Amino acid sequence: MERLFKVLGDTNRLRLIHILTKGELCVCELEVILDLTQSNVSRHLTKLREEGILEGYKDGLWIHYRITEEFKSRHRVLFSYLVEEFQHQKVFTRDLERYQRYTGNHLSCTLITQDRRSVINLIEK
Amino acid sequence: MERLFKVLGDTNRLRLIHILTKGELCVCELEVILDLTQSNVSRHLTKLREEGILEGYKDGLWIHYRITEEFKSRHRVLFSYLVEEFQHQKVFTRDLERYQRYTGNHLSCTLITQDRRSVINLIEK
DNA sequence: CTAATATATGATTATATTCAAATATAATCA
DNA sequence: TGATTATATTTGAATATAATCATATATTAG
Repeated sequence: MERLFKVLGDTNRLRLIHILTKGELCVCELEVILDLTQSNVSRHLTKLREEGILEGYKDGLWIHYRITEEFKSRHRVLFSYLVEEFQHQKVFTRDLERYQRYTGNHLSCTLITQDRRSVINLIEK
Repeated sequence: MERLFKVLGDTNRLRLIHILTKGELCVCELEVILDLTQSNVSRHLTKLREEGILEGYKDGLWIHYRITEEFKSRHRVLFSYLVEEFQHQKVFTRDLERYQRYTGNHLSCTLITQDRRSVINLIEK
């Protein structure tokens, strides 16, 4: 319990969980949507994976992350608390807007690779 | 949200919250029931108070602590998650047994002051 | 007033956590 | 095979945290 709350006690990790409640994403997408460095995203994902909150599956070079069903069911009540809180806090709603511009503009890992700068510009509108 | 989870991310603070779900207690009672030093208990209580999870009221020399109604209502879903989890984890059920021996033997702050050793013996059965 | 007691706080130490930059690994492609 | 790319890990410096000991504050009793 201490370990779980410790892992949740970091805004960037909460942002990762939040954005992954909207759908699975690969690491490079998380980087640009949340505007975090690669190593930073990677390290937080590792912690969340170790705690069983997230899991990743490989798709060629990319690794797609998602929230585990195990976490959602084992901690159903906590999870519903998180989802509710996410809706009312600035930091998360701002990320959601970026996420929506990302999906709304039909962006993808491939486009990030090809022209990261443009993708970021579109996300930041 | 980060701050709240950070505060919850410590076993001793969770133990304090757990035992206070059973009823309010003063600092010296928390010390003997949880077997923590005075300054340790005091520091954790301060953090929990600062986060609005606990509040204390003075009763002469003693300060009785309890969970705030504000916390229970503002974080109702999280609170119910905590209460449920507390029931299934060794560290908390062990504390609960100590708490029950404390109340079952009609112990009190006054008795702790008068003969701390005996109170501890009774709690440890 | 002084003495005694409950709780809080300061200072210190040990340990943990954070981040960024550099490096490593693993997958793909030419 | 070598080059490129996505992700992971290591490292080191800065910061945060927890526990403890000693001391301070505040309340009560005498």
